[in-house]
Amino acid sequence: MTATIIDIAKKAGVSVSTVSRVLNNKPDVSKETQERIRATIKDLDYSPNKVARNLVLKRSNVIGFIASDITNASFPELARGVVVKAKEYGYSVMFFDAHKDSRVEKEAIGLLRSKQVDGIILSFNEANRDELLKLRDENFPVVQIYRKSSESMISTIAIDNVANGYLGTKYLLDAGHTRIGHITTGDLTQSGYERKLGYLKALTEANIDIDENLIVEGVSSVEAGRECMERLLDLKSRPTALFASHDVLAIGAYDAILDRGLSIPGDISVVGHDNIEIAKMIRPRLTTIDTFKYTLGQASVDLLIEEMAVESHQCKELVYPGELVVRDSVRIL
Amino acid sequence: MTATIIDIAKKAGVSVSTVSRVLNNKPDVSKETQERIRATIKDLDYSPNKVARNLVLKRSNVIGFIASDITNASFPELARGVVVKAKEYGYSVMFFDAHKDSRVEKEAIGLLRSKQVDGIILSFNEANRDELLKLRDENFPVVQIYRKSSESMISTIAIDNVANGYLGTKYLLDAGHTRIGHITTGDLTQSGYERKLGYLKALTEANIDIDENLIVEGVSSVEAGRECMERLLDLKSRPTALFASHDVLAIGAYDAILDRGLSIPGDISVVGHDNIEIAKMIRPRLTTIDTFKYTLGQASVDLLIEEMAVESHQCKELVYPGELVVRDSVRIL
DNA sequence: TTGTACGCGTTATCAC
DNA sequence: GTGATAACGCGTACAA
Repeated sequence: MTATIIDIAKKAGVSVSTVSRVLNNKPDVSKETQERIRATIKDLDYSPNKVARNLVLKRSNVIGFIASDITNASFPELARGVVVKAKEYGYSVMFFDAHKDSRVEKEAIGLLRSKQVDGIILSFNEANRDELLKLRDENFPVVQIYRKSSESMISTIAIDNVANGYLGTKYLLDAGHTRIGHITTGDLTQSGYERKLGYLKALTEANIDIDENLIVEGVSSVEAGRECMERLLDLKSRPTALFASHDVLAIGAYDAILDRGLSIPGDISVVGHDNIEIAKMIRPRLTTIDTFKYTLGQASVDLLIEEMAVESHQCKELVYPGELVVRDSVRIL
Repeated sequence: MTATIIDIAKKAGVSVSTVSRVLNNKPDVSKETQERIRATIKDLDYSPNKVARNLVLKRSNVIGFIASDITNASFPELARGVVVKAKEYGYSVMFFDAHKDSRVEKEAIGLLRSKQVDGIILSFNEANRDELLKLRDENFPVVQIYRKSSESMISTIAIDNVANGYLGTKYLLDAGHTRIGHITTGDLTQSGYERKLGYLKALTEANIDIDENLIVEGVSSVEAGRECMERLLDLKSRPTALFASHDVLAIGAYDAILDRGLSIPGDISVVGHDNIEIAKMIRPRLTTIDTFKYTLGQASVDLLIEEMAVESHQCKELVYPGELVVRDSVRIL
């Protein structure tokens, strides 16, 4: 049986309200009683029951974080950004992993709400649209990361995928490449679609005809990247460069290229996207686009806190540009 | 204003107790009233306030998970194992990242307890010994992963580091190598120390004299792995093989080896430990020791649940053997 | 400056 | 089968 505020009050010979006052640093309590109370708190190793406090305050100082896939390579950095910033504001973070299952995600939202979290951060995938609308209607603070708020229903932290796609492709173009392949998650994901748009834009701008054969689609995995690259390598006129819409795909492409005895960047140059941890560890080090995941994680909390402060939904949309990280996987022609 | 149990009771024309009964699937409530209540619950989109429930039940169905470093490469798989298994038991997981700071870890423990979590899982590092003792004294359910419970104070899920160190080294020995270097986190970490023990044991068993120059210490990072390997490479008589006590170290070693124009496994064979995701992506694919992180995560929850069921601490210690994953980084002589 | 009493939403005990 | 009502531990008007 851990001590309660009543125990403290009795032991210190005061009322519970007085104890509560010092607990919450309220004024109007004499120095002496204050010290006496503080002492007995230490003495009994008392710590307020947050559950009871939450019940009366109707807030928990907890924010929920639902990752659609906790094994996503971007998760750790993002999560750390969230945790660090949340802590600054005095919030704890409750994580859920939806396993890419939107039904699970819906459950998580319900659970989080019933636990009276003060806000929710959703990340990665396309969410249940109706759930989001419900949240929005109830003015419940939510922000989503890496998701496109189709009709700006809720506040979003996003990255500028089109610009990034353009950036990566343009770099290859500037390096002298004209036959540039693209491995993409395509229409499966919003981000893949947008990055492809950037890729197309760069080529068009450079007056290079789009060759549909150079664009191959797959899910976001090493295996898929490998298969896609193999198809590219099988082309009669194969590309001299590749822009992969995700580092994981680029890594798969590495496999395919190196397995054929080809060299990177000697024969094929590669640019990825995301700058996941592995990017700087593989050989040759992967030139890719950094998306500042740690910063994004922090920003999402800032935005959520803001969202919690205002009365009604704001539907802000912050989009962050990426930055090219030049390493060793591109050959300058 | 979300609906409460009272609203349901009023609307359905019954008492709160009856509503509570159907909410908790208790017997003794007529089919009709049951259905009527269920209907109004649906109608008002009511969901019980878990905070209030926790307050009276003195349990939260939440387990706390404190990672000493959320960016640890083993974290995602471990975390997923924990989340998945916890969910099976009807528990949610609250994550904390201690940033390798034991002071932060202590805070997290306090916070988790004040939030009335039903148990705590600690992972990776050496914990605050006194905090653990306190938890133990209060019979609060805790299990630690990857930590050595020095005096078996609390239940532990561990891996057999000595056996793993032996396993990795023995494999190299069997492949015909006799001059085997070892990069280790050394005495900095319990696990590093133990794996080194396994390394020494294998060599001794094979009647090979221990050459202290072949054992280099560093922190667990790619950079450190690189530096350590460079020292090994600078030796007048350099090793033909390396056992790294962590894949991250092995990856750093790769850098050093390849930068000198040496080949893996042509000139130097490498065996790592942990089988982190990157291990199968780098070239050559790293032969390493798998530690079944996902399984360990699940096992830790099983153990915690068990711990919560019994009255007093059990201090069970489950140790899991690792398994060699043969890939392409070792040359058979 | 300090104490009393009520409410937060739920479960559980006891009546009826 | 159903309904009052007392907890659970805390914050906060309001009173003293």
